[in-house]
Amino acid sequence: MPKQVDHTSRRLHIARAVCHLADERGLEGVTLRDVAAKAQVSMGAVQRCFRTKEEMLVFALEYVGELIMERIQTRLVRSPAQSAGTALGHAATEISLLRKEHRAEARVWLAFVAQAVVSKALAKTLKANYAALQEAFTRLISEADEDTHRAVPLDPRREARTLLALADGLTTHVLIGQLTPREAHDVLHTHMASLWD
Amino acid sequence: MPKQVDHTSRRLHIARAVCHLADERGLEGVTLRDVAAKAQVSMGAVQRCFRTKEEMLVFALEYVGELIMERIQTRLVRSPAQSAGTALGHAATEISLLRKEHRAEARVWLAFVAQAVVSKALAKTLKANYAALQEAFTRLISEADEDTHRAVPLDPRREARTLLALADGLTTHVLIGQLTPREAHDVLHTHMASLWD
DNA sequence: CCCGTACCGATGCGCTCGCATCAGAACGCC
DNA sequence: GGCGTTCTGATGCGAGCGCATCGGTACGGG
Repeated sequence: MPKQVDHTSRRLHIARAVCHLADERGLEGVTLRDVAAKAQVSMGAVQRCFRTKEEMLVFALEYVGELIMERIQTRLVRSPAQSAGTALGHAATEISLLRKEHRAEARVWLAFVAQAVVSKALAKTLKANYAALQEAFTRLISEADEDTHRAVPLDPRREARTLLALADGLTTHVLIGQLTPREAHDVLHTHMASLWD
Repeated sequence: MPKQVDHTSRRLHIARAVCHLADERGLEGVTLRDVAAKAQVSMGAVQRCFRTKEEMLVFALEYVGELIMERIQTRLVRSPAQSAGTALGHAATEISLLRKEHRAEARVWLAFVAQAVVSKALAKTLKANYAALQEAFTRLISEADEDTHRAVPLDPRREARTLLALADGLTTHVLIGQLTPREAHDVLHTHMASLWD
């Protein structure tokens, strides 16, 4: 066996470069040459890792998706000390990106969402991520609602959809500068409070 | 004076072609040549109407923005027979595009939103539209809340932000197929009900 | 009637894109 | 240590892009 290269780590390395570029100039501004330059590898290396540009983009989307999902799932793990509702609030807040160090990921995410509308390959990955997120939210809301004994219980699925859509919409509005992160947080907090407090 | 041409109507005609293409293939797939072909005019005509491609895109965004805003504003006009809350519900539903004949506009809108994150010219127009919408929502919510005498009145601005973000998020989720229009409507209806019914 | 001006459509230019190609370097195995 | 396989980076290619240009055309005023 001759020279061997760790393709997996290189693909990740390139995916990160893709995200940096997508953040700076949008998805349209991502070219193979620029990706190679940003990742400090030759164009040939990029081409060997991904047969086509779209394959590269899909991989990058999956990468960013995993990053974000992981971050949210961390918040969703209900620590003994906190209620399910609190965990949900944290998770939703995480989505609405109060922290600016995660703003870049969200910009990339938004770019991919827009692209997914016209690209089947991207749409598939995107939907899978959203479905998983909705599932997790549904479970936690159901859990939180059992703690609260109320006359008419919530419909967990519907509330999960609401929360997810709201968080997503807030994210978008923060990204384009229509809302400040603080305002988004305020909206989210009030919404959560209307459910349980 | 020699031959004269109605530039305004031609610009609108071209803007419609831009929207059709953006709907079909995304914003990236919009080229001057294709726009000219779709609009059934020569490339030269397009170039005379718009000095650069970006100028054309900005104009198209404004056009689509006006279309959508007009449609929503129509719903927001409170007819004597209906409560302010009902009007709001209709308007929000309109945003969440139950009707598939307006799906195309929303796709174009989403494409522009994603692009606006990296383009200042687009962002300016976009924010102006959102601000106007939020203003209208705020006013109507305030109105609706005065009708309902409750102990703790709502914060109209915050509720407007909530409603707008929720409607926007739902729109996105419908567009990528994560939700059906029916589910989106259900979510929106329940949210409105939690405010006033 | 005809001249000047504003429109028209076609073509060309320079550039960048994604992708293919290829000679040479690097490395594990016999 | 030679060999074969795998990796490497540079270069080429055809296509498509935005934009500039230009001769021809149609039309209104003098």
